[in-house]
Amino acid sequence: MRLPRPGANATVGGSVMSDLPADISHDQHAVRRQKLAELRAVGIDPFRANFAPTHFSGDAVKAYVDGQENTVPVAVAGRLVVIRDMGKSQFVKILDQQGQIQLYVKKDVVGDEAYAIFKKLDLGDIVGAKGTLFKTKTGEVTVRVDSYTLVSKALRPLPEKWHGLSDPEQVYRQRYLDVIVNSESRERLLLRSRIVSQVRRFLEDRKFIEVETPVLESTAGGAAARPFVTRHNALGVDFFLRIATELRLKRMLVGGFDRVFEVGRIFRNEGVSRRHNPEFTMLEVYQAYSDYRGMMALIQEMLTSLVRDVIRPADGSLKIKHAASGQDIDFGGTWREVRYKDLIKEATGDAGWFERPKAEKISRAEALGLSINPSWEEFEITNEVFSKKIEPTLIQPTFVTHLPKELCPLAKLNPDDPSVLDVFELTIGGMEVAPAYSEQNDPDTQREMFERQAGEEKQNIDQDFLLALEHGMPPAGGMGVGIDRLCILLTGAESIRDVILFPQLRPGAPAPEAGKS
RNA sequence: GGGUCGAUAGCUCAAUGGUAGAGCAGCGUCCUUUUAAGUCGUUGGUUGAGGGUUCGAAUCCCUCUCGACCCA
Repeated sequence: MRLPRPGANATVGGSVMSDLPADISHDQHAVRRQKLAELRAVGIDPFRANFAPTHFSGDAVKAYVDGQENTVPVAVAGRLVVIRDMGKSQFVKILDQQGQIQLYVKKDVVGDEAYAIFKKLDLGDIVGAKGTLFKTKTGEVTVRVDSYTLVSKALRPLPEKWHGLSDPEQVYRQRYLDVIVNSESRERLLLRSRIVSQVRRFLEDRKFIEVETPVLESTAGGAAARPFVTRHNALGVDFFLRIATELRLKRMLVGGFDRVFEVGRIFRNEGVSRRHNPEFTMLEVYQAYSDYRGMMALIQEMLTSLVRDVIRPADGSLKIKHAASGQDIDFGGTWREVRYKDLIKEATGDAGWFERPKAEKISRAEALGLSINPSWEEFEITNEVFSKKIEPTLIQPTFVTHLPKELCPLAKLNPDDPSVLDVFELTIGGMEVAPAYSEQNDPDTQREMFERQAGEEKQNIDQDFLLALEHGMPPAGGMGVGIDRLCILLTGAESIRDVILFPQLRPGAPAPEAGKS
């Protein structure tokens, strides 16, 4: 600790800091403000102090050399999360980006004054320590502290050390506390960063180029979803927040960016649930001169690499525990490929399903326990069967192919059976993880599809996209991967909120005013 | 939007109509290799907000806020 020079206003020996007034001893915020004032009174400003760590905690532990006690110097910094005070020495633990490391602070090493101030530090304070590595008698690599610096004072107490923070509302609103005290949350959210990083590396290794396209769009296309609307004041127009990146990325295929991808935030003005957040992250990938079969190989390789290199199952397999079903999801081997129609026939037990009139489809769907809106089109009734009765049962990685043409207006029709599409929908763990298409690049067919979908609302058609297609888009495979859902799957999370740092919540009660208790 | 459940000390939780408690944290002691450290003592509450019933409400009723789960 940077002690004041001799002659400054520090008390020498004994208690450097005065005892606290008894009447505030119950109020941890007030106590900490009092301590801050007393630190400043002896010439220490913990918000100005600087400290340069040489190691993160994990790297410091690795730097320990067996048998070399107190010879390897390190400087580490982090938040105090454990304090074990033994009178004239203390074991404490600090938390940084890599985790925790133990520090051993002895009075006769750091000196009486510095030790007296150290004893006044609180859980939650951020400290830097310089010292050397040793192993305790229980075998824990620990920093024997020669000197320390209070880097930042924490004026609020941490949640309870053993149970952590469990109030879900506080976990989401004050995620910074959750990741300090709940190591599972920390690990899960760090894993998400590694997953995204590996996705980028995987694609870049295959010569894909990452691009950034607009969030503000005058036409919200590329998917069927209700958009958020916002206002641009200077231009005097409304914009939509994008609901997909598809149409922008395909323009770049026209422009000769043959392999492009975007990891983009998508906004859909719809409900919030365990599987839905109004803003979420989607990877979209487009590869010229490929098709949906090419995308199949790409996604299988990508997910396999994520399991193998990021998740790294302990037994060396490519299996991940699926929290909801208790099954192991096996990413190894050949993935199942099955036609949409065959799944429908199987689930309904009706080989003639697709030939039946609408009324019979409705009654048979209702017999399966589904509630059907009579105004739905037949393909919508069928798809309700798929999403409610089939999708949740597809736990192992499954490519569902040959979807009905009504389901995606941006895909190519199957040349042998134009009632279905050259697409797949990859389903894992009962969730749709990645749809992929042979992309429609015929501008006239695309226009027809758009017009049929738009109905009366022709103004919603992205005419500029159609113009781009008329300039010629190479045949291409494309796919979208819901990154949040992928993270749910790979990290064994129960809710999308567990893999999003700050999930959307209603505005809550205002936080206590700074300085107030 | 509907249904169910929940909100009590900084945190994790008790208390089912009759004096709001515990553990951790805090505060004050003891302890120079601890591992949820141990030890002795101790402070701390507008029971989410508002209204009602009652001699008496954390507890029962109503409204609201926020959240979780399920459904749409």
